[in-house]
Amino acid sequence: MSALPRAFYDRPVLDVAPELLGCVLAHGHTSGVIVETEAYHFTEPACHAFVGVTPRTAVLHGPPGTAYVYRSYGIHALFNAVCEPAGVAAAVLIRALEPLDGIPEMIARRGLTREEDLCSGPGKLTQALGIELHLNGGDLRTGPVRILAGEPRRYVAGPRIGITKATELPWRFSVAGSRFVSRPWPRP
DNA sequence: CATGGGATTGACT
DNA sequence: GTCAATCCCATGC
Repeated sequence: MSALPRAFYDRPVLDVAPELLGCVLAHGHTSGVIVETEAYHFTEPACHAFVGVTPRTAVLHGPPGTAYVYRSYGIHALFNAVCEPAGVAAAVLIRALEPLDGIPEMIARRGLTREEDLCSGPGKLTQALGIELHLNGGDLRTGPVRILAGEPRRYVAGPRIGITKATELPWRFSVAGSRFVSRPWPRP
């Protein structure tokens, strides 16, 4: 499997977010298939880059295909892939994985054994893969954290989770029928 | 320099 | 269903 090229990320974030479903996020000996994503764009207030360029959002304004990792609620590291050309701040939050490689290592880090619970949330998957803040800004093709090409998946879209602003935008995407998503979808 | 608010999770009523 | 944990950083004085 090969790493996604920079050009994959150098596009509108609403195109990239659903196409990341089915691709593989890898760190060290652990990896998983991406089954849930959310898009964020500087033009809407839920995006950290809405406030402009600050030390925190510098990576978001940088070149596409890099990792944006930040601490949430003082406890969890959340992982994003930076998209769109440098100067256009946007990112895809990876919200859930289907565990692939290194499952015993994930179980040890998480202290749980059910595969559905290892990576079914943005804070859970970073813990399972050992992704921490120092990986912020890394190149997703050549760095310690990589995203590898995969097969396109059928998906569903809906509102983003856990935010208080711009909640009306249907910018959450997940693989149709996956049991590894962070939150279930309402009945069709 | 002090303050306040989270792109969450897990434990508990 | 409710709620605390915990820390980076944006904002305002």
